[in-house]
Amino acid sequence: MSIQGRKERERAEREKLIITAARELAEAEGWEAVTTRRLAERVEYSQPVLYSHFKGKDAIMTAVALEGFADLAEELRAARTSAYAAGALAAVSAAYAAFADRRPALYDAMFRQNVDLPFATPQAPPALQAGFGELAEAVRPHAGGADLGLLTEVFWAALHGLVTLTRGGRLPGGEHGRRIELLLARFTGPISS
Amino acid sequence: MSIQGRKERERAEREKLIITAARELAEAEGWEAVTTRRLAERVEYSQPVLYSHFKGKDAIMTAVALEGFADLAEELRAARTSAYAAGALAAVSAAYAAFADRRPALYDAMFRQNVDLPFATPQAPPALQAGFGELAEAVRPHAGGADLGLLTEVFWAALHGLVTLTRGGRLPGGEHGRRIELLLARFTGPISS
DNA sequence: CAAAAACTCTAGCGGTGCTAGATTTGCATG
DNA sequence: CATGCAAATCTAGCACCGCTAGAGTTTTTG
Repeated sequence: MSIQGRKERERAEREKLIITAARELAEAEGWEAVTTRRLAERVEYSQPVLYSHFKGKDAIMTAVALEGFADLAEELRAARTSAYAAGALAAVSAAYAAFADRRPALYDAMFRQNVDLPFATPQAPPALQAGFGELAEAVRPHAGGADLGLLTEVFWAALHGLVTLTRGGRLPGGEHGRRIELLLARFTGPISS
Repeated sequence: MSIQGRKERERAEREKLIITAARELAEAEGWEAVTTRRLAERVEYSQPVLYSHFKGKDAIMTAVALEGFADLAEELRAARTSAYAAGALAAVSAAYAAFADRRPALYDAMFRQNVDLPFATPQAPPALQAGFGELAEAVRPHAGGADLGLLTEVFWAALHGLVTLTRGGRLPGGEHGRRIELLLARFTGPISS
């Protein structure tokens, strides 16, 4: 019965190949350049093969996004654990902004496109929960009496807003760092109410 | 020479018609349903007529977005002026969130799509500057010694992040109001640093 | 070694944004 | 009022998109 095992393994490898090719193509030329034809050519299979692995183009993007969540969680964790508790939020924020800046296409798949993943529920992918957890741990020292989960969501949303508006040309990029500092000051300062 | 004047007027009316039809179609069925064919059919002209008014579909979306900025600025102004100074930021925030919730397609054109407009410069459209100005006036009482423009940008980004993540399914919608309250608490509280 | 099952490909559907060139319309002139 | 011209508009089509039916090939099974 090892023959079936080999087939499954090869199939899994090919699926991984598709995901990687899609990510690389998106990171090189943006998601609008990732067409099923170009992707099929790149992995050296015909288009229908893609559809034997994924329901459609959106599902491929979702798979890429899932990889991204794992990467992001790892980088946030590294940033948080290499900083003292008081400075953890600054370190995590910087890591988050750097990730979005360094891998914009991946960030888009994760947070801008419609990927149809469960997010803020127990059914959310572990990597996603891990990333959120890192953020929450960095926020915790400044939460005061507030709901930690909710406050983390607010902080995350603020970071996300800064990142996306800056990259969309809505905010001038030069002051990006200063804006994050300003945000940090509001979250690390004394708690009102 | 009034004949040319009439032609220009008719042409301007038709352009307005196109913009309105695009907005209505987007608000009814989303931007992915706004194709040049459907839009042309709706205004009862052929496709190439659209291209005699706009460079392409993106330019049509930009025109729709411009209308949106005027609407948003007006609503923010109404919210701000109908509240006492201390409560202005809460009122403006609520108005902003309500606008995004009530007119999601319009909000997308303004802040999510690539519309190629000058944003944070003196060349930005007046309506855009007006909207930002409303936000800034509401932020001013809580700015302390910080750069008002920069702080307003941060607050705006936070609002934008909350709004987009919620609508994209990244944040559960039920707690939307509580998140905005939490954000407000961080911006209206005592100033650190 | 043949039948069956699994797999992959070619070819095509209906759609997209956009445009070249034919055609119609409406104005200025004789 | 007729006619020639210019401007406005339409028809038809290009190259591309996501996706899939059915033909063809390869591999496994009896």
